[in-house]
Amino acid sequence: MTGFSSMATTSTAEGEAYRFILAGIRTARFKAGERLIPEEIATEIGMSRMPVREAFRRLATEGLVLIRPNRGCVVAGLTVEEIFEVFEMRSVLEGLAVRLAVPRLDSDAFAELDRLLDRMERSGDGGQDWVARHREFHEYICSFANRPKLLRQIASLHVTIEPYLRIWFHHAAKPLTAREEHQAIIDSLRAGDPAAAEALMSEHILTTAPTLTGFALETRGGG
Amino acid sequence: MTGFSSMATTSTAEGEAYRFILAGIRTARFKAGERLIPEEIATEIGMSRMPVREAFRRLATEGLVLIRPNRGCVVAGLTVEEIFEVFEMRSVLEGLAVRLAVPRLDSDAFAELDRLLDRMERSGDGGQDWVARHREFHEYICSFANRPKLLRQIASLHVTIEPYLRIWFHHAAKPLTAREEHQAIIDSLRAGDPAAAEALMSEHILTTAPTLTGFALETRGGG
DNA sequence: ATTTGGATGAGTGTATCCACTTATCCAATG
DNA sequence: CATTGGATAAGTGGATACACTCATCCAAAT
Repeated sequence: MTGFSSMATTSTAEGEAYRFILAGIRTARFKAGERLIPEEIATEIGMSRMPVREAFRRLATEGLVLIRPNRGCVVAGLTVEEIFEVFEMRSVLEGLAVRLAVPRLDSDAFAELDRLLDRMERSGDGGQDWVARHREFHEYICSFANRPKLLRQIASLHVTIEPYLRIWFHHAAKPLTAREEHQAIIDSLRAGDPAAAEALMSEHILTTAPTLTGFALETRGGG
Repeated sequence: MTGFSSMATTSTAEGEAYRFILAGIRTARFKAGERLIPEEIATEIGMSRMPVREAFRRLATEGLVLIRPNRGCVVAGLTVEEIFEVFEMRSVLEGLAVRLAVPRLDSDAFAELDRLLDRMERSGDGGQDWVARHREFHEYICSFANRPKLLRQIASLHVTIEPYLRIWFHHAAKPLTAREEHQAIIDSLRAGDPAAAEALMSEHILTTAPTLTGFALETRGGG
């Protein structure tokens, strides 16, 4: 069963399990508070419990699931306070990333940013992947900071709140101020002042938080 | 071997392995680039290699070790750029923590801070645990921010650079400007201006970075 | 002497097995 | 009828077993 050298699967079963569960959490197939049973997941993706368990550990370290000894693994729901906390952390980390990115942005980058902004806006009308586009937009900017650990941390924080963004976006309307806020960020990047761009990005993220947490409060999204 | 209900050991073997390896990395018993062999560690702390492997996963997620498929687990040495990056991240995250902490600090807290500063200074003369004291000082301040995820992230970053701080402190002299910088931070906290305290802490951490990375460059500490 | 190819052994990844813990449910009891 | 206690099932943590990969080393060939 294990010896198919021709298989082009991912290098390890653990990695496969990790990505599978991660995707499930991000798309809210696995909802906050839901218990993840190793055996079920293992059989679904055709492996034993062990690599799944190891994937759990990775997810737990990233704060995406909670493992209590002898009580299994549950998807980590965030309280309203925790959602806010994640936004605070993103606020300073993405602020830092933007500050570092500013001197490295070239005209190609700005062209791509305009494109991403458009795509985000268009997806908002028809498709439901505004969240993914929005994420792309932020990540593209941050990628210019050229700081791998910083990027990974930002991405990890984003995954954490992505399910809540999706719920929000699904129930409420698309954030109408988003377009202009993001345009303002692009303008600020073009202006080339790192401190100003950092401040603007920080503020942008922080001001998004109350809207989302307020909505989460209404719909009892917290854990 | 497993059924001793009276044993007050840590709840899981994985947790025990994790703490064991973590301590080893922090104290540089396990040095950067060194390969960690599950079987060896497992027998040393009296368990099988599986919980050790799981501990590896956790450490890898935190960036403390590197796991390459079929090539084992090595302690993650940081390049000079990466050390700098970690300081940058600490700079903004601890800045945030301080900003949030300021309104929550009371006179008891300041008394404790004075004590911690003294202890840090005293340990600098005789013992070699200035690094641990320094860490306590920073963590105590940050703890008042009341942000669990933020604290964990800061702690995780600190562990990453702790071995380098130890090498630095061992080879070079104790940072002489440290005392006054930390006193300035305490003063700033007493003044009660969150923004000012944030800026000062940010700057304190950022200015420490070049000293350490410069030293690391000399002694070829990078991986 | 240097290079190459294969044997050998160490180490890794996963599956399976076992002991133990926790949860569930039902019956007996107050 | 509510409560409690125990049987039973479900699930978790850890150990072991096994197949495979990678590194090392030595011998043969150039």
